[in-house]
Amino acid sequence: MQNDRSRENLLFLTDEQLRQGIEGMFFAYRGFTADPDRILEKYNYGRAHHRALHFINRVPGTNVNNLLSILGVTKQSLNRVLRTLIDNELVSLKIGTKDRRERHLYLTESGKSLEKQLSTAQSHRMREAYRQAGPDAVAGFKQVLEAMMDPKLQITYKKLRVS
Amino acid sequence: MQNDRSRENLLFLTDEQLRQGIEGMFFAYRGFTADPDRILEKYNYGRAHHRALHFINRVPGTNVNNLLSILGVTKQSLNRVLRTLIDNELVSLKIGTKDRRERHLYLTESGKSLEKQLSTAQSHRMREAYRQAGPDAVAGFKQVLEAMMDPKLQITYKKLRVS
DNA sequence: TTGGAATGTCAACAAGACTGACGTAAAATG
DNA sequence: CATTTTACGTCAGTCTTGTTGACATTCCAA
Repeated sequence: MQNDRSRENLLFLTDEQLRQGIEGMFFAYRGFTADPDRILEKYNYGRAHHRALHFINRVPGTNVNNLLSILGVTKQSLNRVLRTLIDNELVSLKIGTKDRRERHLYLTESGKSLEKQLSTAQSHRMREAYRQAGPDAVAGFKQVLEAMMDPKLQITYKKLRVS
Repeated sequence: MQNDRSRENLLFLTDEQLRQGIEGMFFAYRGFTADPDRILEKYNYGRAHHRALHFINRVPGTNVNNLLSILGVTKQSLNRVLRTLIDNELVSLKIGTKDRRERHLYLTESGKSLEKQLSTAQSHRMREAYRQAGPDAVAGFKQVLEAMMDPKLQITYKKLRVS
C-alpha cells in the first residue's frame, strides 16, 4: 500500500499532467516556428529551407547524407530545397577532395545573413521564455525534451552539442 | 559592473543554451509525433486527423469555429479533415438547439477508440520522458513551453486546463 | 427586412513530404 | 582489372495539409 510520500511523488505522472505536456508541445511548437515563418514568407521560403540553413550553418561542410540523417527526410525532398538555396546562392557546393562523390555544403554570405535573421528571431522568443521561466526551469525543459527524442536523434542532438 | 553571482545567473541565456533549446524542440517534436504517426498510417489518416480527434475528445460538443481557433488552420482545411472523419463515422455532427447554424462535434464509439489508441501511444512516450526527468524537470518543462506560446494560444491552453 | 455571422462547398494552388526508376561517377572489393 | 556498391542527382507522379477566392445557405439580431 502506498504512503503519502510515494503518492505525492507520482502526481506528476497523472493523465492530466501528461495531457498538459502533449498540448503544451503542440501549442509551443506553433510559437516556436511563428517568427521564422513570417520572415521566410517574405523571401518565399518555407520551414524546410530554414532547417537546411540552420544545420548547414551548424555543421559547415557537411555532406548531403549527413544532413539527411539530421533532418530525417528523403534525399529527393531535401534535394528540392537545396536546389533552390543553391540556385539563389544562399548555399554553395564544394566537391570532396578525399571522396569526390561527396558534396560539401556551406552557407554563402547571403546564406549566413538570412540564417542570422531567422535564428535571431527564433532565439529572441526562446530567450524571453527562458528568462520568464528561470534557470532551473530551463534545465528541466531540456531534460524532458532530450528524454522525448528517439534514441538515434538523441545521439545526433548530443553530437551537435559538442562539435 | 557584474559580480560573479549575476554572471552565473545569466549563463542559461547564452547563445549556446538557446541553440540547444531550438534544436531540442526540433528533435523532440519528431519523437513526440512519431508514435501516433505510425498508428495513423495504418488507417490512412494524418496528423491533422489526430489533432481534430484529440480536441473534439477534449471539448465534446465544440463547434467548428472554436475548433478552428484551437487548431489555427483555415475552415476549408479543417473541413476536409472533418468530412473524412464524419464519413468514416469517427465523428458525429449535432445541429445546435439554441443556434441551429452551429454544428456540435462529438466522437463516436470508434472515434473514441482511435483517439484512445493515439493518446495512449503518445502518452506512453511522454510518461517515460517525465519519469526519466523527474517532477522538478517536468515543472520546468511546462513553464518554458507555456512561456513560448503566443499569448492567445497561452489563453487557449489554460482554458483547456480548467474545463 | 436587411445585414451579418456561421457554416458548407467547389475550385485551384503550393509546400513539403513520399515512392519508384534511372543515370552518373567514383570508390571499394573480389 | 572487372564488378559492385556508394553518393548523389534527376524525373515523374502521388499524398497530406495547408492556402485563397467565390458563392450558397441558414438564421439570428438589429
